[in-house]
Amino acid sequence: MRSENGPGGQPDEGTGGPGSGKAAPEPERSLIEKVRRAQIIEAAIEVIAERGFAKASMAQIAQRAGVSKGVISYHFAGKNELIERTVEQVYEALGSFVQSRLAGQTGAAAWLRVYIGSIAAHMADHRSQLAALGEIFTHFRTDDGELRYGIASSEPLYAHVEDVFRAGQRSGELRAFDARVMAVSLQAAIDHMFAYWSTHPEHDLAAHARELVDLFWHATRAQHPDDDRADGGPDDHHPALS
Amino acid sequence: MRSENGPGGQPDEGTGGPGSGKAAPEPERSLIEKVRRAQIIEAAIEVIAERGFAKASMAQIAQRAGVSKGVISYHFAGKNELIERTVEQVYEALGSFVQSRLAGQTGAAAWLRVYIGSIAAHMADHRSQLAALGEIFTHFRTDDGELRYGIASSEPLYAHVEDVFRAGQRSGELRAFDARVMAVSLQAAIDHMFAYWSTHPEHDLAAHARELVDLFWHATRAQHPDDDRADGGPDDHHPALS
DNA sequence: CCATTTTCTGACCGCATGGCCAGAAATTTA
DNA sequence: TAAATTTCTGGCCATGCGGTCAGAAAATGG
Repeated sequence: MRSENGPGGQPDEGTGGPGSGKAAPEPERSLIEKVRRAQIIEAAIEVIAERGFAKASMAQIAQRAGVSKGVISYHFAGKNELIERTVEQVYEALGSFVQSRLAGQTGAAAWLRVYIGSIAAHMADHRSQLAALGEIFTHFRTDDGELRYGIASSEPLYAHVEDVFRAGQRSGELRAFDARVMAVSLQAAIDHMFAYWSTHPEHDLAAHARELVDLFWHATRAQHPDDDRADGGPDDHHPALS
Repeated sequence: MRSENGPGGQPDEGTGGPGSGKAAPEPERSLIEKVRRAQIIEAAIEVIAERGFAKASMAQIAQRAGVSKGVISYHFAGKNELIERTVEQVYEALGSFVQSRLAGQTGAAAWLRVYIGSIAAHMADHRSQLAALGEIFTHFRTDDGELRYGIASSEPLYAHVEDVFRAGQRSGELRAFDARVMAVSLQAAIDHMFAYWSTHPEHDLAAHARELVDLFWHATRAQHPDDDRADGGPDDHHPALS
């Protein structure tokens, strides 16, 4: 089934989530190969972000990249591989950034503040990547019709956030609540923060992120009737947005 | 530009949100007309929910409805009108249900409980409608490429929820926070509750909804250090989900 | 400098889409 | 019943899609 000429990609990469494979064999690539792949992925991000997934055809992406359509087929096994490599690249960049910011932080309060803040900070500098990711997650489907990156592929993320909440509950820092629902709702609030920002570019993303920290801190912290400002609450102001 | 035979619809309906038009002139329709339109809309909901917006072609919808493709073109001005009528129908059913449940409720605590609970209850009984709405909101675009029902069309909803929060703040029932961010986050949490439920059908939707009430009650209520269980908090249990 | 390999082009293929329409069928009206 | 109108069918069209291909162009290397 593979193209007979051209390097293509590794077509059968499996079913894991976006960053699921550190087991990628990474075949050697010539210089041109690496440059072209990066160039095409960048073009794909721009076109998807600007025109939406459905309108982001191979022809559009090729035109944006300044090459002919066949080049994409030459350097990638097909559109599916192009999209998957694009997701991997964006997702890994975000993940490693957040992880580096999170390193060394202890306690649920600090974790909340740094987690939300660093995601917002990184995405504020990568708007196209953000928009493209959103389009891909909601539109890209496998051959059998299921969303390629659906809720199911967020499972590792949910599980991790859930663990953080559970640890906070065990330590007494957080109240009793359903950690899975809280994790899903936190991701939801972050997602929609970006969606709202995308259509209201003048909206203050950093301030929104701080409000979100505040929201989830109030929602999760254990009750300390008196010292509600002495227990390391992550934030302390309520600026009026917009 | 209009079809020369057949009733079609009213093509130039404007740009308002889903339920924006109570000014719909509702032209007289024959019995067959009404039956066919309902039948086709129902088929559209099923196909979109099951196969996704992109795969929901006129041919697919016609086949599901048990009629030939041309019938849709005869009764609707085009695919766009079919989708818009579908959204209106689903959205208005939900809206009137929630509004009836909300009537007579006073206080932010009761409002939160009834608002979240009634949306969840109604949607639990209309899974296909819910899935179809989600697909349409994220995929359906106007001719110029913009999402037909984007964040912008949720503005009236956001504004209303915002008002409820502001009233609660003025009455002293709720703490100081950014009402817009809270409104966006509440809608986000509700949206994702359904998304999560869609891919985890065994998930307990009602319990999730109760957790959400709890979450936003803790996030928004004013601090009453001692009587945090005596001030009419909407919910009082933390069942472990899943 | 020429042979070999890598890279690229632009035309082409089969397919699915939304919309269109001539005419058939069914229903209503006179 | 006969004419008029409404409703329906199924095939057709132009368009755009992802993917393929023969051969041109460029890079490589002996």
